[in-house]
Amino acid sequence: MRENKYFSIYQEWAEKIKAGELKPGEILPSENEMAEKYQTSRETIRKALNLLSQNGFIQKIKGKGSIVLDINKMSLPFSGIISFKEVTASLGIDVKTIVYEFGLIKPDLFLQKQLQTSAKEEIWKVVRARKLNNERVILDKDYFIKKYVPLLTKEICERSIYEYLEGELNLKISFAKKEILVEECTAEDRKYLDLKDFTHIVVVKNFVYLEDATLFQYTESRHRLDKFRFVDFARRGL
Amino acid sequence: MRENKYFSIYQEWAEKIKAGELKPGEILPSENEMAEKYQTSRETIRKALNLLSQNGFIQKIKGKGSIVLDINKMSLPFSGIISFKEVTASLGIDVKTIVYEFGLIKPDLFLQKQLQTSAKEEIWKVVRARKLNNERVILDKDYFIKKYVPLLTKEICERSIYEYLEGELNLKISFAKKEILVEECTAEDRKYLDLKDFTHIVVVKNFVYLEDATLFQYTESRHRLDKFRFVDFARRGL
DNA sequence: TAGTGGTCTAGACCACCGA
DNA sequence: CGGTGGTCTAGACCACTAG
Repeated sequence: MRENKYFSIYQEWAEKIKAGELKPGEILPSENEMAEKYQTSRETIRKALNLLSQNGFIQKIKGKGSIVLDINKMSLPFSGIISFKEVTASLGIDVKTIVYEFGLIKPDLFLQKQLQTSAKEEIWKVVRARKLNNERVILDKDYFIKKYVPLLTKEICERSIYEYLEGELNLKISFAKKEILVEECTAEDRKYLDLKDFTHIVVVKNFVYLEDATLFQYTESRHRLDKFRFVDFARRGL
Repeated sequence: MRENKYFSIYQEWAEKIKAGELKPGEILPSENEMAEKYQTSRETIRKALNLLSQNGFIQKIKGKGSIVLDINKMSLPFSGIISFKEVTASLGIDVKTIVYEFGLIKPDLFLQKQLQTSAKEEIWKVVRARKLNNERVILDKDYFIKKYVPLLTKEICERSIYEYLEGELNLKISFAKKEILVEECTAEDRKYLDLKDFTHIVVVKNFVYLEDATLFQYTESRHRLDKFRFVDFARRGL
């Protein structure tokens, strides 16, 4: 995929740690050794190791070395911007997706604010429920600005929209802002989800930006209380 | 504080952006210009700019430059490991802390698992409620391993434990794993919080590690549903 | 003291963007 | 085309850890 030297070194060691070839507590070869081994400079090795550190694979300790962390305890840094399909696939869960709404709309005032766009802009609206173990527990409401996503079909929505955007449309997602809070259930929630007698619902609002810092998607992911879980790995300072 | 060249350059520009001296959409001086201005190498400038990028202040675009993002829309990357006091102080909210429990305990099985420690280990237990606008809406249950925190007093708990740990004890917090989920309210929640008729509560579990990757604290922060909000800024890929 | 990671330098070549 | 950021190099000095 990306063929940077430092990135492939990062991947190689990330794989080794994930596969358990290196146990938690073990120390990696020193930066000088690795620079020698890969026939590269130490700064390049350091970029790879910094990635491992940022993603919770290792801890670098001055004067000692880089020690492997317990990624099971870290529970994978799945905090980032990953799509629903990526999460469930990596956990091996069987999921069904039901598309309830699909089409082009003009944004109302709320959407104009969220997407920072005008009333004339055309927007794709997609409403989907996610079924785990035969229960509809997550409601995803996606809004894409048509300017950046010219074509979308119901079939794509039933699979993974992100695979399509990044794979076929070659859109480059750059960063996202997430906001998590709890709201009272709406009539729509009750209509499209198997809510039992829960009165509230966890809402994850997601603003997704492209490489040139333009906002192109707003998503509301509404999770039944008992099925919500969010994990975050963070380094202090920087 | 830290007197790295790249870190102080990072701080300088972060301040400028926070203060609004640079408006969203403006572009920063090029890396070469800055290297010239600060009489340093371009790699050092790049380290500073990468920090700005990772923390949501700017977006770097190949061939164009570094453009300022709207940090209000980003809502500050307060996703990291910050203490309650830091958050509220930065938002200018008035908060009172009530200490309900304070003392040394031996860990039960649950705590032994969470803190990865033996039954003989001594643990500081602190239970505090946070009062916003005269309502107790957050219950913080902190557990510190005494080995790393020899002394703790009720007075410190009423202020900020983290100020004490980092300032006076000079403990270096390195990283943390956060887990967010929703549970049913317990009798303890009802006893120490003004819960109204909420049946569930947002639980933030926090595992905090020191520089040498040893776990030294486990915290459960229990938020009343209507008062919970979590913001996260994440870059895709890396 | 020898080895480690942390910072920094002064170059280099490349892919990308705008005029 | 010139300027931008992205990658990479081969050094250097430092602070820290361990034996």
